[in-house]
Amino acid sequence: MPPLLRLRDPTTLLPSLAAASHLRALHAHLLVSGRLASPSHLAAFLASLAASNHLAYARLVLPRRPATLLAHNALLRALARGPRPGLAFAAFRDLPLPPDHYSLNFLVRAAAALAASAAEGRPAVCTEVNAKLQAVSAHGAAVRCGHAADPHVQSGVLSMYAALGDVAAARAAFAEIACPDVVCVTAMVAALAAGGDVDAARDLFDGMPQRDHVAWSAMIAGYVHVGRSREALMLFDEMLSAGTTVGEATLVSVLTACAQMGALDRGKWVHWYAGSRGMQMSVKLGTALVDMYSKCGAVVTAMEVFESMAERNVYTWTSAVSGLAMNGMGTECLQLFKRMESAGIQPNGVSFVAVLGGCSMAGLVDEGRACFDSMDKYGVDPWKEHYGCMVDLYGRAGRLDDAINFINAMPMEPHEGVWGALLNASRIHNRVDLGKYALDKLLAIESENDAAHVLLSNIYAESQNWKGVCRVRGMMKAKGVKKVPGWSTIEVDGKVHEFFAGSKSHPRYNEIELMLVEMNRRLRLQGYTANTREVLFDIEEEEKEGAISLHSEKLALAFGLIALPEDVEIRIVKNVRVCRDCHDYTKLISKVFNREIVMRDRNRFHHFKGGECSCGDYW
DNA sequence: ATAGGGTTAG
Repeated sequence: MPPLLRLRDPTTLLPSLAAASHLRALHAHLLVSGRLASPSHLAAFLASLAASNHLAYARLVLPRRPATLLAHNALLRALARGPRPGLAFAAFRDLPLPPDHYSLNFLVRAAAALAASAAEGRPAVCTEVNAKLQAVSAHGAAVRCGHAADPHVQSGVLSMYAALGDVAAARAAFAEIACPDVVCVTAMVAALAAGGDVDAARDLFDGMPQRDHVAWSAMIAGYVHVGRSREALMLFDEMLSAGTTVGEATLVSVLTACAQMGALDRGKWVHWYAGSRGMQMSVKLGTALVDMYSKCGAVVTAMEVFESMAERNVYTWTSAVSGLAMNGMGTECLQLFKRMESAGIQPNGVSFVAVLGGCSMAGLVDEGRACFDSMDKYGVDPWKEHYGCMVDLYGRAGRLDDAINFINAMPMEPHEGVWGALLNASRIHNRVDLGKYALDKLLAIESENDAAHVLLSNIYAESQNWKGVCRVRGMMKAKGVKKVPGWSTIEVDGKVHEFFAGSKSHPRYNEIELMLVEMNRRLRLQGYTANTREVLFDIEEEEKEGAISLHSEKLALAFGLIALPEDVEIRIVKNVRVCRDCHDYTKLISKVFNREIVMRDRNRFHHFKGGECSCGDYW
């Protein structure tokens, strides 16, 4: 029987341990049975202590046992995975034995976790500067200790630099690897994609001698990361053809791609596929589904998935809150947010962005203000985005004085989002004076903001100030400000069709043109006339390349009427905001053709039915 | 006897 560990009653040392009676019981059991002398049992015990946040207790136990790397590595691992990965560095420095490749691996993982914290904007855990220092330090330690050639350490170093966003460092580290295995190449593919160079990632991926499902998944995620969702879905099709196993991570990325594109049919197929493969509904998969359904305008289904989930975290709740907000269901959004609070989920900065957006859409000014004020209670410091939301909240509701007072009381320099919100509010409420003021401020920060110029042009147009419109056009020309080309997409039979303003390149353009004529004929019978004022002044945030009847959403709408059965809703996704004329036009189409039309624009959804829109003409 | 790459909300 090995000697028992002598300890004072741990509860007197660590009051917090009193709550964890099972740990004390476990400790006692290990002591009495003598198993604490077994390195593997000790390691497991240390790991469970560290994982349950009883670090001080772990530190107390560890030095009293014979030093083994196994035990110390267990602690390192637990620290690296824990809430404060920085602690692994101190533990590494204090190792009583020379570190092995396991120790280095855990150290590198700790540095990667710090980088992730910094990237997620949690400076309390780690600042960006510190993350860089720690990364270099961990990499240096690996080299110094002679473990830099270990494949596990190598892949860790690559993902660490990827998490830091330092592609150059990742490239340099990758170049040092004589024979990178599939794991290291995949880590490099991910690092390149995370750094924005997806094409380089694709080249590396194409050159891989063998690819497993993780490699495919990394490449698909890379496309999604930079918003190239069409290519992500094409690659997923290739992956299916190649017969590679499809895991949950792949489906999550594919769902994100569907969400970006508004590809509801593809998203539904993924949902079905996951079920047919007997995959359990994990938090991540469920959250991705909620997000996908929301962003495809199928908010009812999104909520059904949400309600059916066995486990939900802050991502899940925030995704649902945000989904209700973007679908214009402000009251429900606020209710769900309150449910989240009651469920004991701590809202974070993103959650507040979501609920403030919902309040703003629904004109719930006082409720939104109360949410903003409650941030303090949750220890969430307002970001510039939250200030932007508040200005939008007051501004949309017509409380422009409150918006301005709010800006003046900001503890930081107002950023472009704040002025943009004020500018938009000025447009909604026809306040040319205020709009000019906001634009001046905005352009002082961002002189080539295309949306800002277009907004000001809209303000002038809506107050019939043609000179002002021409001046803005002149300014844009002089500065070479280019508007983002507008496009609309529509999914038919799982294929996403893309339309640009005035483009005639669709294979079925002849039919589309005939349908446009028919649409215009039937709308004229209803008394509709195109808003020529707005045509003239190009209120649309997209290049005016043809008559107003050729704005991209009208092309998509015409194609939808041709290609989709009558009982199917027409869903259109736009990359910019819908213009007033197209909004009026679509309302009428929904009535005259008796169709439900769902349009997602840059900010929100419009659900058209029977001549009305869910936004109440308020966007 | 400890370890690797890809995955969720703005």
